[in-house]
Amino acid sequence: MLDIKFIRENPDVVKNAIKVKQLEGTVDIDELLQVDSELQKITKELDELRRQRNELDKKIKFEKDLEKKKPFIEEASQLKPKINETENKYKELKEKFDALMLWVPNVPADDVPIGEDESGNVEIRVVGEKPEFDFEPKTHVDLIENLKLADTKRGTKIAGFRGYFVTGKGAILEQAILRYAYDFMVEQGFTAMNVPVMVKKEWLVGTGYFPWGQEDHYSVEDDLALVGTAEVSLTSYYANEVLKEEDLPVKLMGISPCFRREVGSHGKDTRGIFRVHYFNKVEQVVLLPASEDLTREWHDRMLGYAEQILQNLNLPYHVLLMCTGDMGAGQRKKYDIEVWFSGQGKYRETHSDSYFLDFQARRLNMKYVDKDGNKKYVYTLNNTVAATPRLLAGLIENYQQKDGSVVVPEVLRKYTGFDVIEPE
RNA sequence: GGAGGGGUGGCUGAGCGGUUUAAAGCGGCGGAUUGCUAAUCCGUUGGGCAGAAAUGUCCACGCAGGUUCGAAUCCUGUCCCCUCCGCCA
Repeated sequence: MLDIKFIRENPDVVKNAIKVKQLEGTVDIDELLQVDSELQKITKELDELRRQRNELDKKIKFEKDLEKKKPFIEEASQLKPKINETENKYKELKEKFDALMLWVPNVPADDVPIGEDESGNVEIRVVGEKPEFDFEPKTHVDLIENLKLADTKRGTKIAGFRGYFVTGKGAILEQAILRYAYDFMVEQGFTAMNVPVMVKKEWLVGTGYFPWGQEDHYSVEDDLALVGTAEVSLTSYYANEVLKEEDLPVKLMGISPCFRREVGSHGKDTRGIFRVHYFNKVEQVVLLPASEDLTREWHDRMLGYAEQILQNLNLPYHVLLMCTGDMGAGQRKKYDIEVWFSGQGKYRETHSDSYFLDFQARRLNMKYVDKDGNKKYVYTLNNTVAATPRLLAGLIENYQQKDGSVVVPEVLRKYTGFDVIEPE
């Protein structure tokens, strides 16, 4: 959520953000400002009526003579329907205003490239050597079948479209990746959190997934929804609370299953375990004091953690600076990391690193008291640490051998207990 | 699922229809004093709106309704927390 004062003073900036983020038609800023000015007007009227009532209340309270009291009570009674009527108008406008505000996106940072879709993203770094093969490398779809690392056929039987089991050594390798990422972040001083995956919808609104991404989430009984990422639970952890500046930065790291309906990607990546409805992810979330400079430092640092893990796994990747059309409504700036998938012969998205300034904190009512005693909204950031089975898929495509086996990366061996996965 | 108790500011906690300001304390911030620290004293410390400011005004006691001229206080609903009982991985 943006500050309404900012929107009033910079309507063109916000309108432009809506345009470059490809969100035209979702919210009309002129309509919002119209409702806002009506709301301001009615608020003043209501204040004035209440002031009159309060004044009469005092007269009633201090007038001991019952007869002299009567006309005041009479006057206050006449004021009542007026106040009720104005209150109803106010409520109606306030609801309208709040609903519109939820649809106003964040403004992209100045260094975010303008673009309509993923073609506008800018490659800013290429890291690692792509493995060379003296044979035709297989995709993970074939590898998981040959080595029995996953079973999508029975997965679909049990869980429907995009269903899968990760099996045998594949399952162990998947857990090894997650555990390695988990331990890595603990070493960086992050607090480990195993988080709720079924949450109240207000936190999906608070983190900015709703209303835009409502269709991509699963709703469950009792007005709860399944999270698409641990970010939702982690970022909401301190919602409606006031932290102290010395508590910042808050560095949280959580693991959770993630649920995504993938409504916008019908027919994409339908084979294998690349794009699925449920996956596991280790996520990092940081809460900072209100400084964009500091935020940008941390944004890069969090990207660095993810890169370090990929480098330790010896996986080649590149980093993209996402353009306006390919970033979320709430995000101010975003990097994606795409890992090289040797079998597919292309880079595929595995990580997403974003910052929001106070956009999420306003929705979550999450503040801190600064050194001068002022209350401010915290600034929030999040990034993937490792997501499987997608990263597992990339890993086996890069670590496959001519004889059909897959070698386990050095750093994972203490978790797997085996060095290589061979065909039976 | 059953029976009780309770949600008040950054925190603790009083108030239980109107004593015009939500007491008091702690913590924070500003100042005074001070070799330094500590202590002490004074001020300040929820959110809007108007104003350069002084100030004025409205709102706010989990949330939403209701009763009333007037609600933190009474009533209804709802969410959450605590204690006990039952069930349970």
